Amino acid sequence: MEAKKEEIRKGPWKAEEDEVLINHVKKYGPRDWSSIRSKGLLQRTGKSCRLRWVNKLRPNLKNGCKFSTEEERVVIELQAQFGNKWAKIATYLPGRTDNDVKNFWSSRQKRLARILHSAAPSSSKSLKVKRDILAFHYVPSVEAPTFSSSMEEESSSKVQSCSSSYVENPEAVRTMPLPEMVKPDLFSFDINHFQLELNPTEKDMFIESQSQVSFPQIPQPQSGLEFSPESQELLSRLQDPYFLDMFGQAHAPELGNGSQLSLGPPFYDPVVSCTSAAGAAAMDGSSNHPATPFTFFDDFPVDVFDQIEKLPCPSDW
DNA sequence: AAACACACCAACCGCACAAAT
DNA sequence: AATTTGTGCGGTTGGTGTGTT
Repeated sequence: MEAKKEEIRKGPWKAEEDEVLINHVKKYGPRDWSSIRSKGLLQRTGKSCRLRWVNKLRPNLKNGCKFSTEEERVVIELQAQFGNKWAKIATYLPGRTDNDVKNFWSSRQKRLARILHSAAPSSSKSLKVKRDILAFHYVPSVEAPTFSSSMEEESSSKVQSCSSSYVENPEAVRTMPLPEMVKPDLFSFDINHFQLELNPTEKDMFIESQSQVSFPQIPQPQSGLEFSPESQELLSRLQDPYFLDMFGQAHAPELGNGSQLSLGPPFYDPVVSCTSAAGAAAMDGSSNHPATPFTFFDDFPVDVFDQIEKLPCPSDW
């Protein structure tokens, strides 16, 4: 038995192995994965065969194709709705696998975490990061939806039924019903709402810069060129007076114990909590954490960070 | 040019669940 | 009813390419 175990092949797949696997599926359909090994066709576990088929060999996969803006939007929306149910989310995105979605989300989370880490008040480069955070604003260079007519239809009828409205009608994605909490209302902001531990000098510099040069403005959204719902939510959070407390121990006596910061709706609302990343995590039983500087950015949409634009350097102010 | 950091992706692992025995 | 087997899912890891310093 030990000897047989050693025969199991792992690692990258060879073209010949793919060919064998494809032939097997042609003959028997995408099932009986274990028989592939038992028949001696491949030295791979059934599990490995299935994974290879599902993630790489299945027809109509969008391999090597970056997530479009619309796809990102759908993932963000559905992750908020379903939590880390990647397989379920993937059914809304023909050509994408659960692994694709998972990887996309993971990369996004890492990026946000890194940005957040850099933004820690104690960081020596915090001024720059603070400015980056403060400076994020709308840039009308949103990637056009890349749904194309050649985008093959998913072979799975399940996917067909669930996703057709998103795939065949990108507008349907754009107009997906949004969570109640998304009430974009912020397209201007006030430095006094950002107490990111700017010292007086930094703050003065900032205020001065605002008066002297045009600080990146957040214009009114134009039709067809809008922040994602998550971005809009973020923007609305930035007007929340409690937002700034995330970044320091600024007082908010009405919150009581400062160690258990609350963000106010929609963050703590038990009903809507399941529509946020934190809520999703709570659904999974992985956490039920209060919002902290290390969780706050979890919900940040991808386009916010993609669209951060640096402020001019102080010498240009 | 080299070193490093980061992003992306493929694949594995462990667990859960359902069907088969 | 208990056990085994097959399948699916989510989390994680390691490799590779690319950008930055």
